[in-house]
Amino acid sequence: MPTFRAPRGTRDLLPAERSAMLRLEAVAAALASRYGYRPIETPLFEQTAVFERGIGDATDIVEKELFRLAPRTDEGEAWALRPEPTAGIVRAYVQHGMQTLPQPVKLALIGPMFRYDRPQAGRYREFWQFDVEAIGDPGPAVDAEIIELADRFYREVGVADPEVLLNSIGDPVCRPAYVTELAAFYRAHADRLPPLERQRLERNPLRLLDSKEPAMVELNASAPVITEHLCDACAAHFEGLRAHLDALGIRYRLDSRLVRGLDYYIRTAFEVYPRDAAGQQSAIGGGGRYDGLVELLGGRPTPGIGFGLGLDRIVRVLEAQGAPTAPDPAAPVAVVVGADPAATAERLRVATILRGAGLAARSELAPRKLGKQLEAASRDHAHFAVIVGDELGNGQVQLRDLEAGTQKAVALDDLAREVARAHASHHHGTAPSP
RNA sequence: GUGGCCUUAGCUCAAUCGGUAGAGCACUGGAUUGUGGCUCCAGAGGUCACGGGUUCGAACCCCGUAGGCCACCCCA
Repeated sequence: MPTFRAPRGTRDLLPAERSAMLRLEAVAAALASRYGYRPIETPLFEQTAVFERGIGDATDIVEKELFRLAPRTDEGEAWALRPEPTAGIVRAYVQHGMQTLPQPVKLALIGPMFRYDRPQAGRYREFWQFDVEAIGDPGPAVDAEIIELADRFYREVGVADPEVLLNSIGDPVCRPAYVTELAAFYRAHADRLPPLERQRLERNPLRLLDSKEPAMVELNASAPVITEHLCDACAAHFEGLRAHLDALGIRYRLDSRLVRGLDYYIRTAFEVYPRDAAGQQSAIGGGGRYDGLVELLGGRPTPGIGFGLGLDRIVRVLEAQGAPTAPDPAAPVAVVVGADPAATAERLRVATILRGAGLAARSELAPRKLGKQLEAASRDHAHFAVIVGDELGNGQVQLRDLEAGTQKAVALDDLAREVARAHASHHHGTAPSP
């Protein structure tokens, strides 16, 4: 066993996985930009109160999953690593007076989140999200645009058949009456509730709705449905959203049992699952509307909506679906080799010429025999080997095509141009500009 | 936070009844000194997760801890 290992619930992103993540991040950044969402980053930690007040201190995320930092005696504040990005972004919106910008303010964040969970496959204490927020627009059209953006991201990245689950969970006008009715329903069937659910009934009856306990699934089939208890404003919003989604051709499935674990959600709530979702922690994205949050964090009453997509889980899904995740970024176009151990400086110089021309080139520096060097170059999937030897005195090197098995002498002055040309003709679209 | 299963080389796994550890892959080198992915040979690589206990003797049996996986909780 190694002396040190990555902390529980974290992991090293080795080149293959890191490359896959970078590819997702690049798609995310490009997509956000195309939709008018501007990049933002906030601190990885905030005052604990930002999360307690924003997310809600009775939620699981704050109550048991918050990654609290040990306080220091010289500064009296309590800090915690961010468990989700929205609270921090809204804090920044308020702090920087973004209500004076044209509304809505559309922001995108890509980065790690932290939750002090018990780790499991697809669930980590450090995980990455692509997050998008539109702050300052109350209408259902933004909701539709956000969901369409999420849906497009999955498709561009190669997730087969993402399934969008959609619900409206009401607002402070209509939800309290519904919750009361729901609690009454469960109390009438208290004898059928598992002990754990009986406790949750007192704290947050809504949460019983998405329980996976078999007894609850059966009971929930006859529970009151929230979308039948919406006030006029919420019902109109929900109808508007669905009409927009239909117009955009976005497919979704209504799920009246979908509730979200954060207090600030209002009206629109959605989650995304891959086809053939197996485990319970298989959601690859989710979001919703949070019209009260800006005010909670000290701003003026301002509507908002956003989503967070789990990049690690999407990588997992792509691998499970057998989709290509990312090309090997380390494969060199050319490897400079040579048998003379004393000529490493010459080989370095040749590699530098190639790199200067925009080509991915590597130079063999270890003094090993030519056969081993070529073997390594082959197994690295290099396209060419540049053999530096005695001909260098005449300004020439041997250019060997490792894929074709052909070889010819090339003047050093023509090398970069020749390699770029030959590489481009064999690998369309991947050729660097000379 | 609750419950269950698991942990032997970098990776995937063996090791009979308790008798102090092996293979494949990967890695490094060699096969008459400048030509590759195959093949052959060799080498290196282990506190059997960690700590304690039982025993003449523990990878193996018992207890604890850590870590991984699965389910619940909940979410990404």
